[in-house]
Amino acid sequence: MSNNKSKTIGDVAEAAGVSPATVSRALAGYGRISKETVEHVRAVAESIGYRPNALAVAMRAGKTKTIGLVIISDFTNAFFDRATKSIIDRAQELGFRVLIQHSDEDVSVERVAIDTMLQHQVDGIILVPASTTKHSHLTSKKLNGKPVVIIDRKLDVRRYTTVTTGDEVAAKEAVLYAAEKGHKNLGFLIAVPGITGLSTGQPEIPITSVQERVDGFAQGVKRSKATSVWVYCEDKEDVSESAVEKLLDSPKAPTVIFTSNNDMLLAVLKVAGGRGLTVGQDLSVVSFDDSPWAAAMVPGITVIARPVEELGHIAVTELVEAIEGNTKTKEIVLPASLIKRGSVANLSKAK
Amino acid sequence: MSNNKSKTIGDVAEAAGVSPATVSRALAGYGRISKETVEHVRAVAESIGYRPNALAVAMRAGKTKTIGLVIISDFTNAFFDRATKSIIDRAQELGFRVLIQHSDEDVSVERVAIDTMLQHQVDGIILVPASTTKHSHLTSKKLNGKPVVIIDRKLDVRRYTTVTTGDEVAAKEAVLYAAEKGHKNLGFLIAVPGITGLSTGQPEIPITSVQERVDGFAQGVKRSKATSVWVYCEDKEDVSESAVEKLLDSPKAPTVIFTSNNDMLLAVLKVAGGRGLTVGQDLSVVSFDDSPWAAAMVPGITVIARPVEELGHIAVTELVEAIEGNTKTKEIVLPASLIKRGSVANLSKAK
DNA sequence: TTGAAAGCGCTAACAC
DNA sequence: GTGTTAGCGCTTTCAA
Repeated sequence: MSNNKSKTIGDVAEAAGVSPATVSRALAGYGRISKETVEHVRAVAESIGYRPNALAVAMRAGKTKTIGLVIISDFTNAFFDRATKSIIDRAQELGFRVLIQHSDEDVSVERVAIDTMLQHQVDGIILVPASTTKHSHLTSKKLNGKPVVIIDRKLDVRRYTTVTTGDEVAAKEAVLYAAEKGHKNLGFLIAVPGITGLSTGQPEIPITSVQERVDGFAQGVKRSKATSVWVYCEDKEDVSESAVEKLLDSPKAPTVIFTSNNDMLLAVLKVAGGRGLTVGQDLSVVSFDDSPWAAAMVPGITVIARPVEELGHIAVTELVEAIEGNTKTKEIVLPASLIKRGSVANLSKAK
Repeated sequence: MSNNKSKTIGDVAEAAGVSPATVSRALAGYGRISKETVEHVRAVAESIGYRPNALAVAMRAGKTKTIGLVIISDFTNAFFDRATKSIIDRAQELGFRVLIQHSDEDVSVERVAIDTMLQHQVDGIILVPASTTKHSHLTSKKLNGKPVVIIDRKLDVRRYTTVTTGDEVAAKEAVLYAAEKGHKNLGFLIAVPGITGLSTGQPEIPITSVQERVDGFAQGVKRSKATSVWVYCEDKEDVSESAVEKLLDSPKAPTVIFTSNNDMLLAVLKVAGGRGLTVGQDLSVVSFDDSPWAAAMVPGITVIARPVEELGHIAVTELVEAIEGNTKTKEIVLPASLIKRGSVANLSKAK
């Protein structure tokens, strides 16, 4: 029972004894209108519980003050949950809402996700692209002229504003750090979106951030003259665990494993634990992306930390500028940094 | 350059040489309309890149196929990220989108969050309420008759459909389990929303789930005849860490610490690590809520796992039923269960 | 200072 | 089988 329908501006007008136009003016506070009318209308609106219909406002205005976020993974991921949060926070500061869709690393899902956002008339889009090369759905025309900001990965064209992190140098630095500590056999566990199972030969890598990590690792290996074992695998619990087994069972078993993300790190931890290997002693590990638990573990996990919050913040700022008419595109690269904790054993004879 | 504006049904009509109504019928596939017309219109729509304006559709229809999710915390939290994900997934299955707002455990923020959702014409709301008692903004009238489903916690009235977990019995079970393993001094670390700093006396607890955990722990203590130390604290890194210090430094230092959530668990891990205490040997720990990292650690953390995905799934299902007219409210309680891993040492003499 | 009316894009009742 | 028209709630000319 009780009043079931939402109040419209017409209801307020009627209750206040004025016209809808006057109500609109009073509430928005523009145009020539007397102080008393404004106060009266506002009081009436308040008392009957009027709430503007955002749909109608947006339709009339032709903009929704909403940005769409198309992200590849869910909040389960230690990187994307922080990114999502920082994007929401910054958007709110600038008066925007955020619509979220997950693409699951699949370009066709990405396509429909973007389509959905556009149907909902978002003013602009922040995208973690599923593919470096497939971006035919990102033309200005297909986007109805709505701006996009690409984050985390680059495309093979320099047409969009892009915010990424410098993973290549950081990956190299991490390898060199381990080499300095006396590690001569290095293992690499790389999660590659889109592949099934695992492989030791390098597969097609559809996204630049992973490619950068691989390149950086490789540079580090080259420079350090260590031997290395590489396993590329699907980001799935059972697959990544057998990938770790493979790494550990290889002829030149690595003393340190570098993982390309937190899921892979978890796999290493689990398998190492299962084999009775103590991290930071029997087996060392370095992972991309920091997280509260990686810091709290004993020993703490040495990680390559990326400035996720800053990345999200900048992405929103740039997008909103573009929404407001700025057409210059930028390529922004934020530095990643090695956080040394206790998960890399010191193997050097030199005490 | 290029075509900047989104196409309307009018554009399609013009290009196809028919009326807007015909286009609408052709696209929606209803009413009397010839096959050729349908095909022709669809082809034209496709070719000019027509995309329906979801705003206009929603306005016309009076419903948005959107549900609002007002959650207290962000995705950083191991419980709420999984809940959010499962809600999004289930909503999608049922043809609904999800709008997310965070209330930060603050009723006044919750109020405006709900207001925003209603302005955006959500069809219903899933709410993790910030307070057990303050729900004057949840009357059917204030909600324009839109249904709500409450999750994770209960209110002090039985007016809404509620989906919670049976934390009390699970908490008790956990304590008894530790007691069986020979623990005689038990520590409890409880995060309480809304308080600042920490206290050893029980403060006002604004939410039922935490109260249930406290009650369950207390019952376990009573039954086991062990001594216990309790610290209630703010959910903040530095505060929770000093809470752990306090626990560890208390006269009857606990051999096991029970934590009310993952943040508290992290604090225990960190402080224990700092003191050189090995979890599962020198110090035992049991926490509420499971997570991938709690499982992967060595030793694995014994946790009270709640069926988060199921909870989210059910919440959406119930809400959608309510949206579709079902007015019966239910109180659903899902069982939580103890997952025994290696973080509780066996202190019994009996080998 | 205020009101009437048009129109944002869409659908559905009603004509033809 | 298809077109005309009205109207969802709002803002904003244009008139008064």
